[in-house]
Amino acid sequence: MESNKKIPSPVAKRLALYHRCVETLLRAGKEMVSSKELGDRLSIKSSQIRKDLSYFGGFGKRGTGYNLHSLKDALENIMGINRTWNIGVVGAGNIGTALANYEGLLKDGYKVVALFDKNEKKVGKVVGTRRVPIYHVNELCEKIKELSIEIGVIAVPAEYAQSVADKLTNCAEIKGLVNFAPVKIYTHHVELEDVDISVSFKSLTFKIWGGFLGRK
Amino acid sequence: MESNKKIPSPVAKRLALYHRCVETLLRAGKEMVSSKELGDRLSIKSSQIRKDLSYFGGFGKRGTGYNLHSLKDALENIMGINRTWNIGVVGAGNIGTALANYEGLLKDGYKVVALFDKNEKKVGKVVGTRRVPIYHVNELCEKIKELSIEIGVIAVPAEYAQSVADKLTNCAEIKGLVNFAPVKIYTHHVELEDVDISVSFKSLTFKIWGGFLGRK
DNA sequence: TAGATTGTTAATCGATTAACAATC
DNA sequence: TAGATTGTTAATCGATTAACAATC
Repeated sequence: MESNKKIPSPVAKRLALYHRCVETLLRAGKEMVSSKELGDRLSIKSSQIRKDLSYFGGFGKRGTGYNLHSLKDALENIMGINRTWNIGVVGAGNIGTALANYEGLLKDGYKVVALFDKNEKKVGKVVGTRRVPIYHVNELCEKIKELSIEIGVIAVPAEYAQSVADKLTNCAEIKGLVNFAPVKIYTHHVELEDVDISVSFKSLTFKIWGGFLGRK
Repeated sequence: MESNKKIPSPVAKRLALYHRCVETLLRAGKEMVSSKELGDRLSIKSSQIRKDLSYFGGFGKRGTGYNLHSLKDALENIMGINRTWNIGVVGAGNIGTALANYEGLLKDGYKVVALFDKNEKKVGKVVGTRRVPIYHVNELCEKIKELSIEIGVIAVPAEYAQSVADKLTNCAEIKGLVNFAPVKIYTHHVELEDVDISVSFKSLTFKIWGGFLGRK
């Protein structure tokens, strides 16, 4: 256990991958896993997995590997997914409504409990089979408090994204933001994660294209 | 110009950020930009920007900076967005239909021209204002050829994602995949980019949570 | 015990940053 | 010319990997 050391930033994303793989192995009825097997499945070196886990404690047993149940628990404690997080999504467009319906998030305890929009025609409606209500952005802080929302999602066009971020971080309960708008967001006192779909497509065509005409 | 050197992998994503910022500055009526200003806007060191660009050529002018028009052109050549890419999305669920409607992609030349699904009730319908048709997955390779699709998107549940990836890469025209399913995908001969929404949420709560109960 | 696999140290690798000569 | 800013080299920083003693 070397939990006094600084944790490299790529570790956070890898922990989520480990957790997902552990769940798959548990569902397959397995009891134990070695860093070697986990690594083979995820195309990650076994020494990297052992090092990543060692930042948070010694979860394994020499000679036999990691118990899947206790590893799952440990990872959930580390990432804060041993609980429910209530989410408010600003922007009831394509992406916002897709998130409200998305099973993948709910399964991990991320629960979209409200959408917000400035379009009066959308306000008052509900979205999807989970019937998530759409509120007016004017009610943002009020509803965030009422519904115990701690995570805000920005799903509005780029030009409104920064002002939505400012409004969200103004509500005392908000602890983090996930930004889907294709623009750089500045925040204070609040964690931020970007999901940049168009950047992913551009990265892909960069790799396909070979970097430059005339290069390989 | 040091285009014979290996390009660090984080460069691809940063180029997309530079491009976006250059477009914003052009829209604001500017003519030139320095690496310093670009860096300040994106929270990236100016020396990093100069180094990133230098892999592909000398686009700047000492003393004055970079001409926005020619920098934009250069970046579009590098990333292959000086053209249209036709996209086929497998999975006409929440995420698939959101992508078919997403303006942000179309604006950069990524055009969703077909959705594919195995659900007979969805096949034959069209989606959104752009009226993107839904075809049966049985017709995958046929339509990919017919519609000049070069990029496949995986927007199906995790358990089907690998088999969809295999089917897509079996079609000769496919050059790259974007995977939205929360699972690791294995490919041959084809570029792959993951957009992992639930991993982003877990990274966020990891940061909020502080890494571990009892840690800070 | 013998075999397997962890946790951790030290070595390596790769990416970022600072510094500065070149030059507009 | 003097001032500004590039392109590039060399130094630094941080993350990954190999190696191995500890131990189940």
